Amino acid sequence: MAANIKAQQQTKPPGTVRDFVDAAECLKTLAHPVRLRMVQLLLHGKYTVGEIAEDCEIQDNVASENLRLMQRCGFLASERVGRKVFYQIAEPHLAGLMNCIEGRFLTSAAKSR
Amino acid sequence: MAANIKAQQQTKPPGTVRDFVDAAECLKTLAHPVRLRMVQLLLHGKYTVGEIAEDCEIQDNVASENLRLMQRCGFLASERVGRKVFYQIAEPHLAGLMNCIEGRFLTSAAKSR
DNA sequence: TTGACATATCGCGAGGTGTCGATATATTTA
DNA sequence: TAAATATATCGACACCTCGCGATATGTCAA
Repeated sequence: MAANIKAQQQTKPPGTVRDFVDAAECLKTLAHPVRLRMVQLLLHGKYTVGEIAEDCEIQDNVASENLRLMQRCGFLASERVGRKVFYQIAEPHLAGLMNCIEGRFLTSAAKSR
Repeated sequence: MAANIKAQQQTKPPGTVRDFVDAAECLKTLAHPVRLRMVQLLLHGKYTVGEIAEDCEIQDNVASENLRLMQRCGFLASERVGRKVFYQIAEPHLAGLMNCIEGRFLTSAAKSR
């Protein structure tokens, strides 16, 4: 069974590249400094576009676009109250994902601030 | 204390957009169907460029480039053996991250395959 | 109704990403 | 040494992303 030496050493996980197309698309949406901060912020409560824009130090329309991107892939949901629009987390898995990301990338300096 | 109504409702997490610049860069590297599959594969053992290219159904040079990208941000390490080059996981956090990603995005169909 | 405020949308241009084909480098074998 | 194999690198091109300014839409208050 010389052909099976490899198979004995390691088992290839099931799945193909195609199975990761959706995941890649959503991760691409997440892979942006401003949007990561937005998610971190929204994991702690609802915020309006204006509040989020101020926190991220960007213009309101830029915040609006980035929030819409994340709404499109199901990460966020919005709710209009008067002339303000509140955004909040809509994807439960985001908490776990952000936890992994913060654990790996946020320096201790940023955490203790 | 009318100005503190908001503060009582929710606490803003520490950190700023700048703290996520590195995380975003690395996530961008991960946010690609081929590269996600590569990571999943390598979490189960070492593989050569040729083996990885075949699994992902891409050309060798394309595999080589994508692997190099992930090596640059510390995800992978390579080791030459003869004329072959084996790649393997170099970032311990990748296992946890992929776990989150698979849990959210891989359908039950892909998992049971 | 008019004006002010909050958010959303659009077109544009600069810069970045991914893939391909060709070529280069490294290693082994004949 | 020459040829074959495995991987890496490069230039070119198509495509995409991002933020900006301008403008549109929706909502409230006077």
